[in-house]
This record gives sequence, C-alpha cells and structure tokens, in this order.
Amino acid sequence: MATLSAAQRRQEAKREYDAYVASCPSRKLLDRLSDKWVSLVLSALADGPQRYSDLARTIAGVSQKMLTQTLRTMERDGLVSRRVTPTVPVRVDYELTPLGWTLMPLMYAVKEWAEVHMEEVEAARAAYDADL
Amino acid sequence: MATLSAAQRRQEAKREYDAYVASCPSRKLLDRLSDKWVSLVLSALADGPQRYSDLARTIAGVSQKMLTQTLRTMERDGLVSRRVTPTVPVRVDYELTPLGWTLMPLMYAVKEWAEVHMEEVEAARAAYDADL
DNA sequence: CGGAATCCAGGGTGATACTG
DNA sequence: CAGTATCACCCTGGATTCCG
Repeated sequence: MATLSAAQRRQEAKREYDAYVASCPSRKLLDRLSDKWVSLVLSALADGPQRYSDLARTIAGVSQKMLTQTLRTMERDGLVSRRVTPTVPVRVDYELTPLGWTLMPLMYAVKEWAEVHMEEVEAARAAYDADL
Repeated sequence: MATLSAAQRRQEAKREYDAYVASCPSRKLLDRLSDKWVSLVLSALADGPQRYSDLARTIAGVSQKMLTQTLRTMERDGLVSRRVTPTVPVRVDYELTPLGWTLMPLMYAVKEWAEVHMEEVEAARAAYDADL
C-alpha cells in the first residue's frame, strides 16, 4: 500500500498475528467481526448505552435469537458490557466497553460508506449486468 | 417504469439510505461487505494489482470457489477490476477500482484492529469464561 | 422485558473433478 | 492458470414456545 512506509511494512511483518493465515486467532476474530449484525450493533451503541428493546428497534429485521447471540459473543469478546437492573420487569442495558469504543469508529465508517456509496455501487451493477 | 408513489419520490429526491432499515439497499450492501473474504481481498489488493493465484496464496484457506465468487461480486459492485491477458496459460490480474480504493482503508483498518487487539479479546474471553 | 431452548428448512461453503 | 460444475453437508438463522 502506498500509504505505508517501508518501516511500517517491516513492523507489520514482525507482528505476531496475521489475519491472512487461516489458523491465526486474529483471522477467526476478523471472521467474527465480519458478521452483518456486529457492525450494526456497534454503530447503534455509538449513541451511548441502550436497552435490549431499543437495539431491537433500531436494527430493523434482527431476530431475538440473532440479537441475543450477537450481544453474547460481543460481550464475551469484551466489546460490549451488559448491565442488568433487577426491576420488574427486568431492564437490561448494553454499552460499549473501552475496547469496543476503539473498534466502533471503524465499523461505523464502513456502515457510512455503504450508505454514501450506494448509488455508485448500483450504477456499477447496472453497467456490469448490461455487458452480459 | 411504473409511477412512483409520493413516498418513493421523496426518497428518490433525498437519496436517503439508512443501513438500519432491513429493506434499504445500503443494508444489503453492508451485509455483502460483512463477508469474511471481502475484507481480506480488499486488504490484499492494497499492495497493488495481483494475480488470481497470488490472491489465493495470500489469503490462506480460501477455496477456489469462494475466491472466484467473492471477486465476481466485488467486480459487479465496482470494487475491483479484472484484466485478462490472453497468454497461454491465461493471466488474470485484479486491482482495486477508484471506488474500491475509497473502501479499502476502512476494511484494512478493521483487519489491523483484529490483529492488534487479539490479545485483549482473548483476555476478555478468558475472563468471561471464568465467570460461568 | 429479556431472554433460553427447541425444531427445522435453506443455502452458504468446501471438497472434488473437470475444462479452455 | 484460472476458472466452472456438481454434490453433499453443516450451520446459519427464523419461528415458535416457555421462563424468571
């Protein structure tokens, strides 16, 4: 990459984890981050702590199962924290951990990119399909 | 083309894409970008044009089918371009399009994040599992 | 309200074999 | 070398039901 200096490339080469290697834990982590719900949950929590039901409403179309499953995995990975308020009925809030906050901007940027460049992608698809 | 409803015309005029809405095209685009191979292909092409076999070697563990399928979709979406050199045997090079170059740094950052924060994630997992 | 558990259909995925 | 084709399987992910 042109934006990387030779020194940076050397440093990268020495890095312990390499996502290009299938057996590397970071590759599996990248696979997990490449879950379609993770980016949406992270982006949704950018506004601050939110209740389970708030997340379900913001992220339209997510099933209870997938939302819960995604939040559990993200909690286990240290990206979000779960706070239970033992009222009746129960209230559960999720918020980003410090680690989660370091990842959120990156995923948010991808989500933004998808929204901003949607037209160009659709134009490219139309052009591609026309050449068949 | 069929007559657009008032709501459709408003959306058309404002070009508002919201990835939180399940039916929004940008959501489907985000789902596609959330493919585990897309981020690796984009990152691999950050070094410049590469041959099919180079990509297959760099991205360890990808099957021919998935690599080809991923490249086809990315080509259709205008993220990569495909150049065939009709030698014998055939040589095929892939490179990022200008549109692909705008997305690459974002996905590359996510891949980097996974490598850099791997240890913290593993520590979080260990802590989570210990509390069961 | 915020889950857990179960069932189950569908398709995404990989292995394999073949081709220009 | 760079695919295409076929098949079988697993696992995702939705629907439903029940619980604290």
